[in-house]
Amino acid sequence: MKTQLKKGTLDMCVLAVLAQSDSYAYELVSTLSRTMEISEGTIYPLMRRLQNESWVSTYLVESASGPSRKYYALTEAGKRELELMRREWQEFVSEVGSVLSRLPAADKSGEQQA
Amino acid sequence: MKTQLKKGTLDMCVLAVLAQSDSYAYELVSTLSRTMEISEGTIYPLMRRLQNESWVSTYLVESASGPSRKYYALTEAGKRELELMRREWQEFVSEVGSVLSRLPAADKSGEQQA
DNA sequence: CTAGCTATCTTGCAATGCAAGATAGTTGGG
DNA sequence: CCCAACTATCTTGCATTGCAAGATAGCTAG
Repeated sequence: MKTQLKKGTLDMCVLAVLAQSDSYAYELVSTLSRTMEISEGTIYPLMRRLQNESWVSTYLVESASGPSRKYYALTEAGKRELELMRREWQEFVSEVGSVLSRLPAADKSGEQQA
Repeated sequence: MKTQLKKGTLDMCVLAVLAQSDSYAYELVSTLSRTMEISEGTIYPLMRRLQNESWVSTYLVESASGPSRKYYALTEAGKRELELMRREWQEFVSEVGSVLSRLPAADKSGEQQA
């Protein structure tokens, strides 16, 4: 349903989680799932993109409970990008909010502006 | 740049503008352009979608300064949808905010999880 | 008649989220 | 031993949507 809303924000969300601590794709999904919906089919292509942009680096860690985990770590460029995305996101939310705020529509008697 | 962020919000923005007063596509673009970026290639397919969903109805009005304008008016279903979208948007913004807010990375002392 | 503004619409492309499924290692039950 | 279930990776193909570019058309001014 809200699929479209997520477009462009998931990168930022993943970077934000990685800003706290390194993680691997499978764990990222379960971490983010505590707050928002995200599925595995989404995360792997996404992580590849982040890596292509050099916003994350990777290293393998063996696991005793399954296959090796590919950990992702935020790079310096990734930190800068995260801050940029945050700014853009807040700006965008504010823009949308300002469009929405003109919808009170409750009462048009005292309206100003076109 | 922020193209992806707009996905799914433009419908809502258009409905919000129409909640104030009827308008036509060309005018909607210029109205919304005061606040956010949107282009004509976006608006026409979008308006068709809104119409297919029966969230707007249309009527033609001749213009002395060019071709006839196709005005769009919010339907009752459209008003309900707008409120729904608003709720979902606010919920989503809050979710993203809560993921972002954990990025201070300040302190991991109280962490649990595997 | 050409240029430019209003106004409509279409085509084709890029980006991205996701369902579905393939592949593997590990563990526990029958 | 074998099978199910959980961890963990990744790929394929599809749907949605925003946008650049361009086509069409009415009107006005030079």
